[in-house]
Amino acid sequence: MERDGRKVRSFEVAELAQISRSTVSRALAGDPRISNTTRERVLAAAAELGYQPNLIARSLKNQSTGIVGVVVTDLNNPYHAHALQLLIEKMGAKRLAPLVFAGNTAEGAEKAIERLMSYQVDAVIALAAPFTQHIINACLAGSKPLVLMNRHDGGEPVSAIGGDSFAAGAMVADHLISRGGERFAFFGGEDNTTISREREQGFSQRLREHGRSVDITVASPYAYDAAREKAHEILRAKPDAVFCANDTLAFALMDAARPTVGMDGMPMIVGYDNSALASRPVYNLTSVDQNLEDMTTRTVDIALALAGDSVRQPVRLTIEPFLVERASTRPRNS
Amino acid sequence: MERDGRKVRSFEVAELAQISRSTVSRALAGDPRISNTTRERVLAAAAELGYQPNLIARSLKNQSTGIVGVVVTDLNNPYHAHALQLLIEKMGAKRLAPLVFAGNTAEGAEKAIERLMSYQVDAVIALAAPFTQHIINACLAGSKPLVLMNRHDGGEPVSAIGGDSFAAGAMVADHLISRGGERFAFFGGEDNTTISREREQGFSQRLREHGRSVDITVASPYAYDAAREKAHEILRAKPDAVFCANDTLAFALMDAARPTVGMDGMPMIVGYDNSALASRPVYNLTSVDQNLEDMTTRTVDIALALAGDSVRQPVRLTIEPFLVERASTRPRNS
DNA sequence: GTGAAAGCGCTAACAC
DNA sequence: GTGTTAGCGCTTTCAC
Repeated sequence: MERDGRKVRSFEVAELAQISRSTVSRALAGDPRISNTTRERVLAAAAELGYQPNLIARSLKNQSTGIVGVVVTDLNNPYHAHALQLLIEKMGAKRLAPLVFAGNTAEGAEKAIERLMSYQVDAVIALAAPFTQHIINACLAGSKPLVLMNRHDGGEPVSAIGGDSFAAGAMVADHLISRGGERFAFFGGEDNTTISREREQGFSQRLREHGRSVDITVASPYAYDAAREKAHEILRAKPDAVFCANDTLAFALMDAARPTVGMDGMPMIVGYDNSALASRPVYNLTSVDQNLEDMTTRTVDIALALAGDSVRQPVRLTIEPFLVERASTRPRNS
Repeated sequence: MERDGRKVRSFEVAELAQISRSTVSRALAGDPRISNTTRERVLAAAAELGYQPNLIARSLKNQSTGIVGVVVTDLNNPYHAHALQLLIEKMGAKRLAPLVFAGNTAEGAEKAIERLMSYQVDAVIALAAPFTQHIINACLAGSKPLVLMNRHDGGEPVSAIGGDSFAAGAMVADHLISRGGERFAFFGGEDNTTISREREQGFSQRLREHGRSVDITVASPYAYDAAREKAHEILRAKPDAVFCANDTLAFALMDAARPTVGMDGMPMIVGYDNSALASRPVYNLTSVDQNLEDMTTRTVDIALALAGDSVRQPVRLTIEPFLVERASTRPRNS
């Protein structure tokens, strides 16, 4: 609201309530020393004028903005988009404001993180960014709390929350074995990102425990089109059970397989992320669900705790994933 | 960067450069009155200390934050996610910081817009939000520039930029007629959102000009699952050419059609948004491309102009969409 | 229980 | 060309 084309200031509320600015501030902050009668008066005056405190000014005084920087790679990946959506929702509930940067160039990220720092964000949440190291360095240098979501680091003292990729890999191995898989493949991310590698390790280790092994491993970029090309390398080896490091890879594989091997020659396929597309009838993909709902809630909680002084030490937390079974791993002849 | 666990202030740069704080400020801002020698000294000192101006303090003084509020409905819709990604990129290039709210409840939006105001955003960009009216009222009340992207309003004095839905509808009609369509359907959005209605009007009007008409019209929620249910109403009427108000509706229709009418009985289908999924082989959907690249660039430009004082009047702009033809409208018997 | 005054870090009008 | 000073809107000690 405003008054004469200008925002209402606490001063005006004070005038209307016949009281000083300090009292207005205290009354609105719920200071217990303020008498009930004056508090009522202040509240009434504030409501009448439509007063909303200027958070920028408050931030300057308080040395705390309530703004949290969120760095995300690629919103065209539905999984990231969904994660961001949840993060934003959870932050809103905690009265935090998300200043977001989305991009996939290192220079862009560097500029962005610098900007975040200039805006005095209370914390930074980085969501699976490929330039994690830049972010870590910047936050360490500015001594801003950083929470890495689903991203591993090189052991720096920053908070990290993520899914148990290793356990998930094992879970997938069990599932595929139980469904009669015999010739196993892993379709992973390029550059052997830590996360992709852990998923593979959990998978192959559990297979070995059962006397099986990963017969084919192919690494691919995470982009759909490139992945569809790479998928043919998998198909040529004719596996009957494929674990893909994420859903996009799985979709690319299915799309590549349909015209070449047909639905009957289609191997069992498991994805990762349980993205919205996985449940559509065209794919019906069995997929690992990382429990983003829980993960984002915890991430925001940790960021908030770190931003306040309640926690000083980095926090590490692992969320247990679960498997959502669909038709893509239904046993062949049944 | 910091010094003794505290952020470097302009004062410290001034000390190191043996100069006053104002000069530091001016040198860094590129004030032409500053001599080259002192400028060099200031720049060197700033670099040595890793000085980054505190944008919160600057904002308080300047009455301008460089923050733009972005309100978006649902990031799980890939089209919205993509639009947001582009907006964020364009904003970064203009040194604007996006404070984003994503949600689809009216209360959430109301709280969020209030928060945006408290943070003294320079402008607000609203992207196809269903609670547009709240946002319009809030921005008008706070006299913040508002840019509506792809969203029509009731004639309030706010800026709006959008695609020419009417022309797109006509374009689709031409295309379907040229491909031999004879029995036309429109699969639209629920509640007759303005945008959906315009698309339909352009479509039906052009059909009429050619002596045809829209034989079936079905309105559906935009959510995939609900749309797949609704799709059967369309299919029962056995159209041979369907124009869908967005890609999600089109995908739902195709998925509903595959098991029931099969690929041979599938009508020609046109979507709207040309989302990433449209080009996947499973869908291969002919779709209207709104030219988001252009649209987001212009949106940010307008927001920036409005945030400065260069433009005072609301701006209205229409972006021309174009049709991307794919297999979903390939003529039946050829 | 309430008011006066100082100060967060920055910029700009005003001096010289 | 550079320094001094005031002030953005808020919170919070310190005084009473």
